[in-house]
Amino acid sequence: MLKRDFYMQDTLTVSRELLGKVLVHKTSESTISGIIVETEAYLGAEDKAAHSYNGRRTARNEVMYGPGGFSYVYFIYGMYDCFNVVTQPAGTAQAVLIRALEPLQSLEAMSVNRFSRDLTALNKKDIKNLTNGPGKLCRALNIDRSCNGLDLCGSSLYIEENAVQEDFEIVSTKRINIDYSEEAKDFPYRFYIKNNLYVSRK
DNA sequence: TTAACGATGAGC
DNA sequence: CTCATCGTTAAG
Repeated sequence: MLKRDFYMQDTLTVSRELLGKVLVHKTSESTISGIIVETEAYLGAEDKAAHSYNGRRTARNEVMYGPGGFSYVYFIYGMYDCFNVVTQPAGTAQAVLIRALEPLQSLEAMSVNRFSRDLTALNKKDIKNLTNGPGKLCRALNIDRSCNGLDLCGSSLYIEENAVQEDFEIVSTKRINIDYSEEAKDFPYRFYIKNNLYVSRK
């Protein structure tokens, strides 16, 4: 389990360092996990794409103002949850959106959570589709708003090193679906593992 | 109170 | 490309 210090670092550093690590959610039925393959940084007060832009502080984004290493889960488009990792010391409202995972553990549970179907009923394309997007991975790992504010350094939701991590290259691009955010829309704050099959888009 | 709007995904 | 779907937000 990654410790508090990790999350206190610069948010762009955390965004890159999270790639290759493993997001784990232990539920009453199973331990579901995946390798983080795509992230986006949201840099708070100075970043027009961030929920905390210009010091905006509401009940929804309150956890962003707390210390790093806590979970920020919000509801979007009337149907989906998105999972973020809060970074930096209390008072600095920054976070990293986890955009895609490579399924690792309990694929069976992911299949049921995403498609209400047995794993044996899924083809190769369905498997690739399990966790290749922020809303999808939350469904697959059973992460919703009840997970908002959890301490990633001491709960059933946490991030750990990958025991068998291979080398990879990191690609950075502009972030997805933030065209409304003027000058911030082209900031290169999206990071993903080059050539990984589970990245949300090319 | 209320209306406009998404850090998305699925289906053509 | 279109649109389903509803909590959150900021304005009134």
